[in-house]
Amino acid sequence: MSDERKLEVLRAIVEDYVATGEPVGSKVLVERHKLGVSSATVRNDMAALEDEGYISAPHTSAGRIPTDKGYRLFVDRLSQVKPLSPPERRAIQTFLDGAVDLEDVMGRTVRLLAHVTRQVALVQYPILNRSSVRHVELVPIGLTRLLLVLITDTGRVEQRMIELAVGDHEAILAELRSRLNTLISGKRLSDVPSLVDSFVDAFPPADHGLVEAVLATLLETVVERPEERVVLGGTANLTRARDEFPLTLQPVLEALEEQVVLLQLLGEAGAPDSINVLIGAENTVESLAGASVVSVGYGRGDEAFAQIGVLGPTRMDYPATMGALSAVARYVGRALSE
Amino acid sequence: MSDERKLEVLRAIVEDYVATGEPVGSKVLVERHKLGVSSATVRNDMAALEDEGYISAPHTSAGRIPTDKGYRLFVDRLSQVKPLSPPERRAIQTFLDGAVDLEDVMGRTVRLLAHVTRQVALVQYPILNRSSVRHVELVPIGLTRLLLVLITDTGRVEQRMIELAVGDHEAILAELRSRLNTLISGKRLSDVPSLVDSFVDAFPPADHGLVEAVLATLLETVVERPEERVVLGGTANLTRARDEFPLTLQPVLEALEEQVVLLQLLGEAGAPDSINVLIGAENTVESLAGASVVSVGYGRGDEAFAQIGVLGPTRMDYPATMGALSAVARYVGRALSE
DNA sequence: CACTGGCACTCGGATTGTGAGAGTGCCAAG
DNA sequence: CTTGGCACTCTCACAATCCGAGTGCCAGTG
Repeated sequence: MSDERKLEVLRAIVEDYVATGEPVGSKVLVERHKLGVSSATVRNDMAALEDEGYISAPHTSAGRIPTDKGYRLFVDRLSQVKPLSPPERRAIQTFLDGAVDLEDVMGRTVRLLAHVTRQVALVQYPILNRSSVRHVELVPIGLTRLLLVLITDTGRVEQRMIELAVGDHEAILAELRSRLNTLISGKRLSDVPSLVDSFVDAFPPADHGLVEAVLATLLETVVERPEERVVLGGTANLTRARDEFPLTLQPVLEALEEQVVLLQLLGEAGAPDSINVLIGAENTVESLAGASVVSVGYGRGDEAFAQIGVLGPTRMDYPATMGALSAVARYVGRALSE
Repeated sequence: MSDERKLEVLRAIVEDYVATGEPVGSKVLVERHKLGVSSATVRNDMAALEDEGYISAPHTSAGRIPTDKGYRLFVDRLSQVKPLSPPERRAIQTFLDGAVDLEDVMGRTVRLLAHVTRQVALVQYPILNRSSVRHVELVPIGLTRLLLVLITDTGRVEQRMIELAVGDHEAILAELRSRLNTLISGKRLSDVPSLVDSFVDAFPPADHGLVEAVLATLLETVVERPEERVVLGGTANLTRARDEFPLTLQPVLEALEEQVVLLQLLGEAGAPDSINVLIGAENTVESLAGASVVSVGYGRGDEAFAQIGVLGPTRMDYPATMGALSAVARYVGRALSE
């Protein structure tokens, strides 16, 4: 029995099953795909594929459906990313070009992704400690508080309130602001900790308290408790696939409300354009064992800002999803690189 | 036939139906509530209530369920808000006290609300033009751009990018920043337009371009295109009530992804503590005709910052929801008033 | 040796029929 | 006005049945 044909059969099964949602049997298989052999032959191949764990039958007299392992093989070796059509690309382009600030870009991206992939879209804000400082601002709020505003080159604006001991800090503030900016603006946030190492020494001892409070908050913002955000959209698309998530829509929705889970699903940001696929139980969130996640990094050049991704039923059109996702990622990266 | 007893019957029906989810018949009604009359009598009352449109029967041999009109009467005249227990209040208190900034307060509130009411929670950020200016900051970004950062007394931080003609604006910037703050800080945002009316005259003509660009963006931020945000959470709670939204979960989820719809649902912010209830088709979003929205304002004193609310099936425990909602609103208002 | 046609077998899903139970409306009597 | 009684209706649950899709296996063929 030819191994090559067996793979061809697997591909056909995946494609048919994804398209129709019905378990696919040997007969329709030879009808719809020109395999050049009879259904009995295909049956033998299918039996072999089942033994090897690539497909399984829901019950005796139904067709076969791919297993997670089957999808994995399909994604890795049997499919190629399906690029978007030029009109689709243009639509994405113009839609993203209309954005006015980072929040707008992220919001538009999530809606866009949900729309073109018809799945749940996940969009992560540019990761803080991969960005560079564009500016740090210190705004006095009343007498005892200071608002630290940090602006990054990717357009993120982070704020933290700093509580101070009473006292008139106006005088030193301008100095502090200017020195701090000279020191760290243009630098990567991940380098900030070492840069500010002996920063406090440049100030008279009387001001050390203030300076240290500011530095502490700054470091907390960028290093200790960097706030990574993921926005999601298109949850309504989950209902379309209610057969896939039998009665388990609830846990899925619950899981998606946890930022931690979303970050976990998107995984570590890799290089832009390297697409990551987690199929079924491969993702580590157990209530999401019936779901697949496709993710990809976006950024400038080969430097990744963060990840965007899509979550859907295991039975998903992987080639199309991957194509759409990487196209969107490219445009988002571009939109943020100006 | 006593009108009073009829109302008592309606109340009993609403309470039973909300508790069990099953249409309620005359027999269980007299068993579970001590109405002091026989089931036949209740049947007569029920027939009358049905004629008047307060209840209806899904089919001949089932019990009755309240109509929208029935719930309306129940909410208006037959129920009283059920206050939370002291331990619940304490839990809310301490949970909200842990918040560090506005975003955190909003995020915590939405999770809290979703949790205590077991419904979908809606939380609106403090409305911009009801807040006052705490500080305006102008941050130069490169040579041709300026970031306008507006901080309000409710903790909102809005940013807008301003594109400038080339030129060195450093000199005038400090002056502009200081004058602008003197002029508008502490003032209500809604008063800003009239305040800045002749502001530009104080500057030499050479700088009018810059000043006017800044003012234009400021006005756009506060007046023309104020960005009102609503966050929502607890959508997983919708699945619990899948009988209520028969197959219509999809349109509900879709509607909830539209900011405009959310704002519409919450309605105009009224005085804090005046609870608003929209039952079934009373809300103007047609795909949400099977849902009820309970909302209430939060704020400081009798000044409302914005609304928070809850969306759930028409068959909802209104007294409990209203109690929880107004308690949360009180604590949120307090948390933001410091 | 790989492929094919044929055939018996299995099993799930749809359909239909039946009965039980719940609830009603109405009526006549208290 | 209230009540007990009764006939009626309708849904739901369950069982029995049937149909068809799909399989596995086997013997035959190039």
